[in-house]
Amino acid sequence: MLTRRKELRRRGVGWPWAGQNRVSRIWTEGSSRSGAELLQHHCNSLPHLKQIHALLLRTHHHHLLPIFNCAIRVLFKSNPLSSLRLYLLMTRLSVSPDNFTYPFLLNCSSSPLSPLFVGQELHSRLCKSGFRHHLPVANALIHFYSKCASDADSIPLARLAYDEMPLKDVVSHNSLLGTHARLGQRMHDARALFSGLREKNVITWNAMLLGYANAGDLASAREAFDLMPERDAVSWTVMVVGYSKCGLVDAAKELFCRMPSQNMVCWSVMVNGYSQAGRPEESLALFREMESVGIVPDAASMVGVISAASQIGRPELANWIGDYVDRKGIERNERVLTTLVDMHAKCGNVEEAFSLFNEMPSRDTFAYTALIGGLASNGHGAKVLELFSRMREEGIEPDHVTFVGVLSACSHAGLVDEGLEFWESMIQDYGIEHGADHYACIIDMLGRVGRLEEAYEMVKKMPMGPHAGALGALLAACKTYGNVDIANNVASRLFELEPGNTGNFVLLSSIYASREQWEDAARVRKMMKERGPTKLPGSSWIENDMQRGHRSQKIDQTTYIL
DNA sequence: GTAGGGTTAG
Repeated sequence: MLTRRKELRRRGVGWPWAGQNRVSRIWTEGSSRSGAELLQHHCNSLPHLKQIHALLLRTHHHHLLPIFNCAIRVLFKSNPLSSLRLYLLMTRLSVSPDNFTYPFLLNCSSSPLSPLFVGQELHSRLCKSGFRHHLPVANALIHFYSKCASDADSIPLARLAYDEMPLKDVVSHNSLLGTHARLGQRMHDARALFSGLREKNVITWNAMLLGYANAGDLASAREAFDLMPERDAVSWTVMVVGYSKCGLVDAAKELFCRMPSQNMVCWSVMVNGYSQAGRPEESLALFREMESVGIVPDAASMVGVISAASQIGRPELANWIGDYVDRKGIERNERVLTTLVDMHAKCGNVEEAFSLFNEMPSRDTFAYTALIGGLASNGHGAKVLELFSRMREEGIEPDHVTFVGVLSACSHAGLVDEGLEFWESMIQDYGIEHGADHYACIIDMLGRVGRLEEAYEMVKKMPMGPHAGALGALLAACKTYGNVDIANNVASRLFELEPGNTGNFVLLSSIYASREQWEDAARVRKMMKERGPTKLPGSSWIENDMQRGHRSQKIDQTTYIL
């Protein structure tokens, strides 16, 4: 028995699935349509291309150039290199590219997968072809040099391609400005070009915004943003991201609130921005706002939320967030899992942190460091050392942050010998320089066990100069061990560094008092009162504690659902 | 056919 397809063929229907798919429907409906037109406007995927090719062969419309053009365009979406291979085939078959072929080929050559010389070769061929001054071809050439030349060369080469054009359009201007924008370089030249343009569109303005933002010149970016005649989603996003990257999270928030419609990237930027600025309450408040308008955060925004929760340190909040990630099916990618590990460990739920850590498909430096740091802050010194060995067995390299965790674990657990070994080893075995945080840990460690002289020697050796954290730790140790001499020296440097921190004055004064040096104690208190007007709010321990209490009350209000 | 943005971890 004949299959349906064979039967249709026998009856002369021709294309066996005629009328059943988009391409053949178009073909049968539009009798006047040329094959090239069909390929150009109705072919967007490889199956389409195959169907059309077969149609053209059957109906003897098999001019090769339109088929190649279409194939190069379609294949470009899946793999730019296969488009370039097709170009080689064309040249072998002596089919010359036309003004439709070159823009696509140049686009393929702009891919990072394509070696630079391919585009350069195309450039020389198109110069001989006579299509050099077709606008889309010339514009694509600017784009190619903008993307593919080295950072140092891309602006001059793109500019050369631009200057050689006898006629330019807004796409040409935007392509060149886009080069400045991507690099955030030579914005003076970009501005001169921009000012001279008669034709500008929203993309032209956005290129200026991005260029200024990438150059770190938010004031100029904002000026342009306020001046531009119309803004689209890109304009708002560039500004919100720009402010946030520069740490100006309040300015970012102001624009974010004014955006006509907030996209997920901007939500994510804001949630993460507050978290990174050490303002977890505001990060969580935004998360609540997302929730209340029915937006489920994506993985990137969730990372900000989780990291905010880890700063707050409340176990019930951490558990709620952990459940939320499960309940909403948020992608548990490497970063989400790492941040969850960090959160649970910092909030004291070590079992959960371990269980998530072990659940990870692979554990990198970040994951190990998260768990090590979290365990260290909970005083699990022995577990940290175990974990560090496991990390080395797995061949994962520690970095400077890992060592902050390891040293602080040694400090909290009183593992002085181990701590000093790590201190030496980080330079000798891992080539990691001692940073201010490492010094602070080791000085704290020595101070806690009463090795004040050694700790003081360390302070003097700090290449980055005195550091409030390290000096503060040593001053606290001086109080524990009643060492007035070192306390005197440390405090005088600490007063210079933190003139407004009255806690340091109180500490020194109480050291004198414990040694019954009442006059000195009174002198320090007097000094503190004299400097009173400059003191920062919340600078005593009690005030700090009260502030913390007040803050957590605020959290309770804003995040009571948690 | 050719031009623009993008977030996330320790």
